[in-house]
Amino acid sequence: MSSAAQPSAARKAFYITTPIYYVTAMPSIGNAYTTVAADVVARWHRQRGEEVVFLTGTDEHGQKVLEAASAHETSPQDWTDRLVETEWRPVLEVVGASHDIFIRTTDPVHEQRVQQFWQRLYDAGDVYEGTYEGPYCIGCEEFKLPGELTVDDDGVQLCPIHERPVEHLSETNYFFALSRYTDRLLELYDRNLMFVQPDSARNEVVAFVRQGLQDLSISRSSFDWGVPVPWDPKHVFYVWIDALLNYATAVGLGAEGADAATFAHTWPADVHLVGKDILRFHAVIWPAMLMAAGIDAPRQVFAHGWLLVGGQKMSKSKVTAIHPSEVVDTFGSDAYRYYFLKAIAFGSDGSFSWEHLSAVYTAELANGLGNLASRTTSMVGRYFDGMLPEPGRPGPAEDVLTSELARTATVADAAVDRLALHEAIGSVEAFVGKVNGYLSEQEPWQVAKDESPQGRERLATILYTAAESLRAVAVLHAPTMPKAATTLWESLGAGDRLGPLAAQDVRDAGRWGQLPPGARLTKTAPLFPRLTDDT
RNA sequence: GGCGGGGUAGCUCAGGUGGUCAGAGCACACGGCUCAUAAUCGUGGUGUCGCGGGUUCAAGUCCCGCCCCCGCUACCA
Repeated sequence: MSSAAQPSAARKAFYITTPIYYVTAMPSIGNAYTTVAADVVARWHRQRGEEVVFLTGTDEHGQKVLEAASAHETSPQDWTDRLVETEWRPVLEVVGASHDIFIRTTDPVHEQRVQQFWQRLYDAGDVYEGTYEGPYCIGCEEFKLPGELTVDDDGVQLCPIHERPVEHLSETNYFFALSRYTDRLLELYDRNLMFVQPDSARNEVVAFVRQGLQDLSISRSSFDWGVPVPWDPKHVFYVWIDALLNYATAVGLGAEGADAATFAHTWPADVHLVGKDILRFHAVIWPAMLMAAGIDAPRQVFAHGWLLVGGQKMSKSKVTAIHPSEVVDTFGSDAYRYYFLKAIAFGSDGSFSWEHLSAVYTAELANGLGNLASRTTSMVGRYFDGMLPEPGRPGPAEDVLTSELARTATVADAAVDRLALHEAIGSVEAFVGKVNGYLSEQEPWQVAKDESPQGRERLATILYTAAESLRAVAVLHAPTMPKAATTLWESLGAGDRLGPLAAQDVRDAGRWGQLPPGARLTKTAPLFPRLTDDT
């Protein structure tokens, strides 16, 4: 996707990220949900003429990846290479992501910059050697989390897998002095109320930090699949400590020359979109790391909800995991994007079901937008040979629609700033409904029977109004449904007259009268074909 | 256990500071229309607002108690 306007060199780019996805398994609709949300926001900002940097990628280190590779009798590098190339990159295409950067944490540049970053904190005294103590299962050969242990009748703590008592072991590790940043983090949350959003997420984070922070163990020596600790190569960095840095290393943190300028132009990130399960890493540990290094914190960490299937959180380990292709193969990538972002309040958990998806698709896309485009282009074709007529003087019904459009565009743009994507998309959908209602009330097919000049002018006005409304809908829906919006744009003849859809300013979309009379409208195949009975 | 969120029409959910707040969308029913993807438009909701008390002239909306669901309560990512 090209950006609409030349960015000014002085203005910082709008920088948005998805989490980098952990490559233990295949992508699910949950991962792609985050990706798609970030993509819509990125496209929206591009259509404001802003320079945008949209990052996604994969997180490839750590014990779980090592285990997954071992389970498939291969090396972790081979495992991640294969999964990234066959699954994680392709799924971006599947859902239509327009990312600018795809980072892999096994990228040598990233690894080198991670080492440099931590060496700096080590030299500055924010990292020290200490011992990590915790319950350890001999059978698993790993430390367990206190919360995952089970307790037998005698009160003895057991490994949930081996059902045998755990031992308390200690391991020499390097620690990040996270506790030093407790107060500064609280100040950050206090100073920037929007740093963690939505409020429910913010409250959790603040409550967590208020109880005081412990230092964080940042290295592991029991396995070697990770970034080596530069001052002690027997250790590798704890995977999160390496992974979080991707957001900065990918845009030039620690670089010299041109890349350093890129960093200055891009950082801080405007928003990190995350699932709420990884909120703490992003809202606590990550800003603390940056504080230690004297780097600005990101501007916002936004936690969206989980997709629930049958009332349960969708899980990779359960059968509830659904691959994005399963949805896209039937409904298409545009419908995928529209459904998840319109039908679920962004920030809340959302229930996914095939029935709901199908209902939304049929009602809002096929019967709503698709049919509106169909009836409009059809009538322009039938009554004006496909040439958009010059409208006459607008009447009350047209005035209502005109102001409704202006309001819709304003509301949508403001909603995107709040990441209320469901509101933004919903407002456009509501406008589509108004236009359908307008056509039904104005009955152009009746007006067409009046062949007097007044009748023809009235008919021209009605159909112009519908087409011009669709022009705006195409612009406002372009970030959400780039393919369908482009098809619509071209079928309105707008491309010839107004230029590429991606270059249309969303903030100007509500201004009436942009589609010029004389534009050639063509009726195309249904934007959203009616589904046959399967699914 | 503590903290936070939630339990509202068949389904998914809105309902700051108490008084058209008993709603929206979907689904369903009936009617209109026929330009359109058998699409569209209009009309229709008698729901113990989780349960039990209380405050008030008035409570999904405040207070007390209880039941149920979910999240967080630190180093799997």
